[in-house]
Amino acid sequence: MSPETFGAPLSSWQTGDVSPAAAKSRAQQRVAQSAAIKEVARRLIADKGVTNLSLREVSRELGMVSSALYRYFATRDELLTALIYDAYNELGAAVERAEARVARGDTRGRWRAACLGVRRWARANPHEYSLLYGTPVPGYVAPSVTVVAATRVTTVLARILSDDAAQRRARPSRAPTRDVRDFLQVDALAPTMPGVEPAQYVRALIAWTTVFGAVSFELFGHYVGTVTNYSRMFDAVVDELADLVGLA
Amino acid sequence: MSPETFGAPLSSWQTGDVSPAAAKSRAQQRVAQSAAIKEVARRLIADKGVTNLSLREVSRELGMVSSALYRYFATRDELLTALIYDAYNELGAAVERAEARVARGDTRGRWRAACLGVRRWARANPHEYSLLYGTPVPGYVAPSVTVVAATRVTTVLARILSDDAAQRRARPSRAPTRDVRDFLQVDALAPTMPGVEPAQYVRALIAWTTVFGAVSFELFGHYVGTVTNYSRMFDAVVDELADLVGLA
DNA sequence: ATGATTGCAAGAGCACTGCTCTCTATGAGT
DNA sequence: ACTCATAGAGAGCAGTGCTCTTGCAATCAT
Repeated sequence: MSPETFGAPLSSWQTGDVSPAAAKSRAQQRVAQSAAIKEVARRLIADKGVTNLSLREVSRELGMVSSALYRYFATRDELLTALIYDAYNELGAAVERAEARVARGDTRGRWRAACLGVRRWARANPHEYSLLYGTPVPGYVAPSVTVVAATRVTTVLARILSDDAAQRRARPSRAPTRDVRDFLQVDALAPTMPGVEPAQYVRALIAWTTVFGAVSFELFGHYVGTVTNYSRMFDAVVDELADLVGLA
Repeated sequence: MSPETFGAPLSSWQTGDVSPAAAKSRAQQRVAQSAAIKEVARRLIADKGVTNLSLREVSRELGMVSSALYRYFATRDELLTALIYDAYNELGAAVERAEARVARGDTRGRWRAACLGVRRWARANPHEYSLLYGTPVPGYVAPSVTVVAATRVTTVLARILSDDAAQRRARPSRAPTRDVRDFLQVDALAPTMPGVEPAQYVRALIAWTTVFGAVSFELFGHYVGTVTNYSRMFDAVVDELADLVGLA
């Protein structure tokens, strides 16, 4: 029961209340309740990890009974999918913001900022990062909607490479030893980084993979005994990767 | 009940039986039962993933009651830890075997074989790979015993770099721009790859990270829409990494 | 050989989970 | 004002990890 039960009811503009008890249209209530559920679930995941997320606990915190939750999310996986979608967008937004702060001409600085943005977000939200880049939930096939949300980070990285290529017109690239068309979706990749030669795609792929690989290794404890200062180590890796892809 | 219940009992050397029903000492029975439990658990994980592993199902398959299982593994996590330990050793052994098949002088071939060994094992045992390199179970701190098992693969990779460095005595390495002593456990690393200059460690780290990063990305679905032929892509990546670390 | 001790498994039970079903108020649309 | 869809309540099912007690059987010491 909310406090409004006693005395004169307050309307939402007075209380700043966003709870579904405030007067709202049915549709508004529904999205508000959905958001409240996701918010609580998010916090619980942040606290105790995905595997320990229980719908019953979420419902308890919201003061409702567990069965009522199924009006909003048909299954636990559906709730998780919604959270994954949100998390991808949050990570993407964080990286975009970090990268946007650097002068356009400084492609290496932008690369550094974007990579650091990934790591920063991951360290701030380790369990949500795991949700995205850890073991996928069994039987889970990413709905296409989450797939496009997932591309926000790679889009940023691709644009940096593209801008860098545009800056210095003639790139003295090594001769391609393999035709990447044999194993990469060149038609899909090319539009995202115009100006970058397909011969460079493998290195770009390595850079992308290494950024997330390093963050995962750090978070999942695989660097224990090897690395003493993760921040400096990551900086060094990111710089070396910038060299690899040939950033200015 | 095993077949030996009827007719003349056969001893284990005749049947090749490893079931605890065969006549054995108490200690032998215990390890046999432990092994049986792990074997069933392994199969169930391979089938349905870690999160769907249930101790009760394991006990059911073994024809015993669930509480009996706790004589062997005090908790679910303890069973998982045992499985993780075994998996690390299996992966390590597989990589060692693959790498050993290549002539010692062919360091690039050995590198390729080792990396392919990782990917091959991961694809053959995706759920166990996830157990090792996916999201760690929450609250799980790797017991030191699993840590050393985990180093088997990196030991192989380090030795390849070391042997390569020994072959061509004077390496024309670029000047180190950073002192890796600031962020790497150089004292622990150096003995594992004698002859390799610390300035090369960052690249070695990238190579190691990328190999597992690429395998994880492939298995966890992050390359969907980007890569069309995973085997060829992995080959290209491995080759590029060999270039990066300067293999012959 | 006999008696004490120890180890293994069974069974019942607790607190929890995801999820389904039926039922009842209450708000929305006619 | 009367329908009617909807959000939530409540009970319940099948499953989970784990604990505790009880009985039996193999081992050990005498």
